[in-house]
Amino acid sequence: MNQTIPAQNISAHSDQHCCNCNLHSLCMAVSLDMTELSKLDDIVDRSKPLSKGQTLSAQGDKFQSVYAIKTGSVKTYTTSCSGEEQITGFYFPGDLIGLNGIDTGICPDSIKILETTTVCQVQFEQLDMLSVELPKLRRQLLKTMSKEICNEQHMLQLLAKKNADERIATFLIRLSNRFKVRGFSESRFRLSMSRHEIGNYLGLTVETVSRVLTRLQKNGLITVENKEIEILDSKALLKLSNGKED
Amino acid sequence: MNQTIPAQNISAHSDQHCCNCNLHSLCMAVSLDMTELSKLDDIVDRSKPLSKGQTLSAQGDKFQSVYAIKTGSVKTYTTSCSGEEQITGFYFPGDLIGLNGIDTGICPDSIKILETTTVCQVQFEQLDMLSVELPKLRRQLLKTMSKEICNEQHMLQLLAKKNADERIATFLIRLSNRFKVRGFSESRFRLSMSRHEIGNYLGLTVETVSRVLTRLQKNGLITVENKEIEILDSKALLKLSNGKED
DNA sequence: ATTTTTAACTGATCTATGTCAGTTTTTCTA
DNA sequence: TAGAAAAACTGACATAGATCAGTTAAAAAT
Repeated sequence: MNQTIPAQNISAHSDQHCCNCNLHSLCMAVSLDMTELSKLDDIVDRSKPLSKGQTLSAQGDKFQSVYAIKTGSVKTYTTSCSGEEQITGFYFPGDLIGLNGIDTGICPDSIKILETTTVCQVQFEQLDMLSVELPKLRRQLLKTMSKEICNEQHMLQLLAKKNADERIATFLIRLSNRFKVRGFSESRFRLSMSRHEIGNYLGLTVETVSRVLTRLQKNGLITVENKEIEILDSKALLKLSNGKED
Repeated sequence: MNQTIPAQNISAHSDQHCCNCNLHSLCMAVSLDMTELSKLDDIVDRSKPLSKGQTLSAQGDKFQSVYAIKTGSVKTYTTSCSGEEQITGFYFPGDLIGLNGIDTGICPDSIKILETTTVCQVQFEQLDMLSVELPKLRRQLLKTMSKEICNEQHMLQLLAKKNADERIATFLIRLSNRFKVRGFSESRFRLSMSRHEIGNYLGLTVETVSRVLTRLQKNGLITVENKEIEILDSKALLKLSNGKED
């Protein structure tokens, strides 16, 4: 198990189409009209649901496709030469991932499924060709990569400057915002990743993650019940996430 | 001083052209033929030299241009709402910067000159239009952004997992490699940034940067003489940068 | 249902690096 | 060229978070 998904798992057809996908406004399809949408639709392959622990693509694989998350969630991570894993991101419905393989033609990270997940797969070459015809799609691809760079710059700041409490607070607020944009509850959500994975992502040990979550709960900022998080005082949490008195 | 450069400083003409620029192979011009190069040349503005401390563009400015470094070096940094500066990168001749403004249309970071520097400025809209005609240019833009994402993912790993010695070792080796590719000495170079800036970038205090540099020198891995660095044992330095026994 | 395995939590210590405080060196300025 | 200001270095001490060692709780497996 935990093997890369064979191509056959990605079926060429499905009754679902971009034009009636409710992730329209989040995905690369933003602002495309019906004609344009159907052109995009032609090059999208939709998969059967993937289950927890499966690897969608692995570090070192030839870069060929990008993926849009339809339902569920995934993590991306790199494995260093000393074998250590570093989680580089968690992704949710509407997110487009895999574009970081363009530079070398080799996937620089692995994508692993965190919970039952469906994705749309697109051959990058086809997407690039279509982007010549569709300026809005071309712009959207650049925007997606630009946003990814900005997100990572925020993570650099978090890792270089913030203490454990601020990191966790920032993590929870970012999740909350991302869920809100997707139409999910911003105040109550389920963590699809383990404490260990949160710690790995945030540069903390599992123990510290546990302690901070407990502390935030004691201080009345959140409620933690296993994987279920409720944000009780988002204002205080935001203030904490921004750090040191100002 | 330290103000954003007024547009007039960027002169529309110069006797230098992309076709006889020795950064050809590093810059976005990679693999363009003569005809293509001259089209790129038409939309490039070349500046008078900028001097240390000047701000090429500031966080919050409207995003309009990207910049290719021709000579010298710059840093990019974000300023958080609490006023803390986080350096997100150092850039050298051949590097293309500023693409991270595409997403929001606002520059997400500031660019500051570290030493006397010349840059080529290109209006992004013009570059995007030209990229439709020139598939190799289009691909190069995507590659540049993809590479930037990968670089930042390496930084995430460094900040989340490495100790002070490993961070400095990694920093020096990356610089060495980047200088080598540019045809400069890989074993002897001058740091254009201060210890403070190195620490800020690597999530360490100035004191720790000093101590580690001294320690590496004592152990015979490098020679430090003020801003001048010599790498004496690149193998040991590389081993150290990769961290924990393996 | 019961056992096994894995994840999460908690307390007691240790340590790498931050903080503070001062000196030396370098760079800037007049 | 001297004097001021900034950068770099170094030592003494403090501390946030890691590590270690266990307990408890939740999934998985039988």
